[in-house]
Amino acid sequence: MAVHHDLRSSAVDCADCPIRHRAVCARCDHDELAHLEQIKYYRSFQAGQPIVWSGDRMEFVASVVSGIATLSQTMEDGRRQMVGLLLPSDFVGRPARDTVAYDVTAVSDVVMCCFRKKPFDDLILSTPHVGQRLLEMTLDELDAAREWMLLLGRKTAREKISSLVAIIARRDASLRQRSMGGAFVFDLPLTREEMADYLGLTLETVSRQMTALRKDGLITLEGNRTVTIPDFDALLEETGDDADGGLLV
Amino acid sequence: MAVHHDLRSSAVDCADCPIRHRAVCARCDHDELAHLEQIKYYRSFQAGQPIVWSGDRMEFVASVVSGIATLSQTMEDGRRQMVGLLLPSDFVGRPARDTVAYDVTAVSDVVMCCFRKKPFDDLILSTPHVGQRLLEMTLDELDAAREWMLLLGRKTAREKISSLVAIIARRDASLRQRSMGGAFVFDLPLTREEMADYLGLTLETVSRQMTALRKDGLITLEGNRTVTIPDFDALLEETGDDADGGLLV
DNA sequence: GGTCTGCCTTGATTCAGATCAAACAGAAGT
DNA sequence: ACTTCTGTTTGATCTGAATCAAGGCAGACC
Repeated sequence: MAVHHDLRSSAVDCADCPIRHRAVCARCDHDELAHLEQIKYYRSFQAGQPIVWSGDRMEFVASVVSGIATLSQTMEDGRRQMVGLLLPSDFVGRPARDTVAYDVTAVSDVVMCCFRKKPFDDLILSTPHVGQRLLEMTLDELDAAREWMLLLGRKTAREKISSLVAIIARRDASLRQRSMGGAFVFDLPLTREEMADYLGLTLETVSRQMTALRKDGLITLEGNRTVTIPDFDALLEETGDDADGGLLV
Repeated sequence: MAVHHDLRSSAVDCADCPIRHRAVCARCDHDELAHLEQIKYYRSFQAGQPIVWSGDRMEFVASVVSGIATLSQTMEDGRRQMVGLLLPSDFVGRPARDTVAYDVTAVSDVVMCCFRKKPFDDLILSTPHVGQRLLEMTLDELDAAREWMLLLGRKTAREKISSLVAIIARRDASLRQRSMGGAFVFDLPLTREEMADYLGLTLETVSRQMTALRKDGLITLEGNRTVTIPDFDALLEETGDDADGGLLV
């Protein structure tokens, strides 16, 4: 449908890269970066396209440069659970393993900065900074996954929805570096069904709870995607988290 | 109650350590091991004792040498979710962060091999093998956490219980290096309540589903803890996982 | 204009698992 | 033997979210 813009050739200088300071390369010094620059290449995926399927051989590892992708698992009978949301700077793939355990899907148009498996594995062994940063990022993801386990195992539908909206709002604010003061306005990057897959609910329940939050004045909706949060603390009250509520993602 | 046996002094030579080949030190060469040996110390905890509380400052990182511990999160109103089970060779703590995000509790008597924070952080930076092994272990834990997210979000009570029993059976068999052929006999390390906390269920539901599996001939119970699985494949059918079902933990 | 098509909302009903409530079993203590 | 305690089973009932079933709405396409 849209123009099939091929970014494979549009090389970007790492120094100008929007995720330079957050991605797996964040700690690299000049020489290491030069090495990465040699082996990197870009790929783009259109919204809705699969990036890899669970069980597939994945010949590269990659960082998300722009756009949003999901990690999900599907049972034989079709039940699906999202197990991660990949945002710009997040990393996909595992050193020293060549198959993927999850379906990776582009939710919006996505650009990835890829490294072929073998050179990247060598890099991990030869230069410490990439491995150290990757460890740090993996530990953060593990914390986020465990926070999500609490949500999936113990929270009510209303708490789940409130938590998700709060997390997306918070992240959106941090990406746009705005001060956390007044009303938050942002777009949900996910459909109701994708939200349901993330939260372990059905899309009907998601819809009902969104309506309930709206009726209770905790959020305002313009269209289906645009959300306003008039009072962030009031929303946080609904998440079931204790005051500080250190959700990461 | 029991003898308060203090293991702090009972130094063990790393070469004789039961977790030498699986723990964070698995890849260390002779010199690195000698360094670790200098800074390590043992601590033991009695069954039921807290090891650290969420939010506490943790002045050490550690490997589980023997026994079983749990990681769990608790909401203000008391709802609890286990987010991890720590077995011998598993690692607790995060380099470069001095508070813990979870409650860590000894389920059985536990012996841990501890390293003070600061020296360990230095070690990560100076010797690559520890960091590399830790990355590998953390990626495995992340996979396990995501597998658990599918269980928590989408599986039925019966599937949850079957999955847990199968995982414990499998792990028990692998620790004892027995061939996976005939009937499995093993002890559950967890109470019904702990199982419930792990599975996102109530203890009543756990009890009912255990009874149901017993009545259906999928397991046999002797006392509350000892389980026999006459037909492992039949049990796997109940987990909802596809044939290969690569659960880790 | 009309009609798909994809996404979302809303209503009616059902059901799996939670909750409330007893009773039971084994181990430890007296 | 008897109490106490902790962990477990079992039963009765309730309820939150799933399921089943229409409709609604906005953009794309004819």
